Amino acid sequence: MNEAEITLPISNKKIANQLVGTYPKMAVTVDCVIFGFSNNELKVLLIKSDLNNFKDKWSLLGNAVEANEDLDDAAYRVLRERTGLDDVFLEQVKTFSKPNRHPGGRVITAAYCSLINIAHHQLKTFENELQWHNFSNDITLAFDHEEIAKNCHIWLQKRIQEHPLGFNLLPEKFSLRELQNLYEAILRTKLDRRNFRKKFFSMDFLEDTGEIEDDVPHRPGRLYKFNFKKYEKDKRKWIGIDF
Amino acid sequence: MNEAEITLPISNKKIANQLVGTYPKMAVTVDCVIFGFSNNELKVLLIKSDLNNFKDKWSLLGNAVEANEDLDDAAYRVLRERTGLDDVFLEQVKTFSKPNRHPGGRVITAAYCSLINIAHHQLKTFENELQWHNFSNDITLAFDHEEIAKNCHIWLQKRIQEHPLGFNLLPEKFSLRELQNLYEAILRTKLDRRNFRKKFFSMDFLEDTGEIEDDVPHRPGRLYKFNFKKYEKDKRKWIGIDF
DNA sequence: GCAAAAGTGTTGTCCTTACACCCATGC
DNA sequence: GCATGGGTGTAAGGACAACACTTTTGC
Repeated sequence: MNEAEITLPISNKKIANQLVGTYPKMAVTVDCVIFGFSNNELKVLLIKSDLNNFKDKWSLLGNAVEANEDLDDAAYRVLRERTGLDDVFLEQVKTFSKPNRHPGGRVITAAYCSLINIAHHQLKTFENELQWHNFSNDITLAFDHEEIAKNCHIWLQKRIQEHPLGFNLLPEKFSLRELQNLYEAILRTKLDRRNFRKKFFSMDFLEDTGEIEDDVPHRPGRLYKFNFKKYEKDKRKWIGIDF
Repeated sequence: MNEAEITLPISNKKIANQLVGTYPKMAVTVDCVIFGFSNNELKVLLIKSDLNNFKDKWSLLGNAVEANEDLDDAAYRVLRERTGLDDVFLEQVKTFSKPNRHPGGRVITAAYCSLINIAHHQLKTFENELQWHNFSNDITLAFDHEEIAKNCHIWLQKRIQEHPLGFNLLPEKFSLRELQNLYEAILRTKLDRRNFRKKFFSMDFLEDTGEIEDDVPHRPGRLYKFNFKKYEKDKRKWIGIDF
């Protein structure tokens, strides 16, 4: 970066333009790892790859970033184009950049993670090109999308333990059993039912709706909803060095 | 690396190329937030901005990503070019992409965080263009580098509580007081000395060197070093939903 | 009445916190 | 001998883990 040599009596703007002009240019995309939850299984939304290279392989939902669009906007746009939603959770996870990760040339991609409620949001899945798939560790995807998906899953595991994101995956009203199933599916572990209930009740943001499940072949459970207002108070305190 | 590319019929390759050809191209850089620690203060390595727009402002160490280089490699290269080091800690934190964050045109940048030991690594700071600065919250930087630095600091705060990264900032042999000062500087808090010691001794990876400090105007403390082998055993267990 | 899951408490252990005094060294 | 920080222990409270029985509903 030898800008010192360019300190000429030209306008600053021009110098800056010249400098950036020397940088290699590349295509930039976003890829969304859209998680859902149904039938007690963690799902991910995939589309048939648009390249013959990867025919018969599924891929994440992605698209190019426009010239005047930041990455967040691009991710929201992709999500909106595919699902019709724009008020959902979305967060940047990591950028992937292996020089030949894309067969069509140099493309770097920012991975975004999104959590949506499958039941509440009817997608245009009738296109048959867009489908919910079980999220398993040995899923096979196009490009480097397996790596991306794996990163997002690990990110999600951490994240739902520090922040009540999981609620984005559930219907507005849910039973504690559903909530626990969700955690067990994401964390891939079994949790003690009583301790799980205690834990969530002690954090004061589950609100009893007074309703109960009505289509189960056993004693119905109470339905709760997430009270955002109550949640916005303690927020976490840090300090306690964990390792 | 990419066997798919090799085995593809030409036509597919062409289609892929055409597709990527329609994507807007942009410059991509990496910016390194390089933390150091000396005089009991958290430092960050900055360089005089290379653009007149930001004359008198300091900026992070960054550079363009080459056409055939991935982001990690670019970050290591920047670090090596500036500090001569290539075996240091380095991790991608987040990618920043506001369309007009750079006055010279569309440039997106991947922020990397690095921790290096100031004392052990003599930089070419005699250039006087490259200096260690105290890391404070009201630091003023060029471009959107304040935002980037702030993100990296928050990231670092979380990270040193989950992983013993802090040792990268300390000399090979250090006293517990130095270690505590480091944590206090990064977390911006005071910690109880006795509890801090207990905590770190109970995690079994501090190794007593048998040596003591020798230039302090008070009772010298023992010097320890970090035992990587011992550390690589428990690793953290997860599960315990925190919020 | 039986299958299936909901709902509920207690106890022991461990981790975290708060807190005060003596010790070793340099000057 | 005094100033400075090094070094240590304990007790209380809170969080977590383990664990079994009764209740309600559908069939």
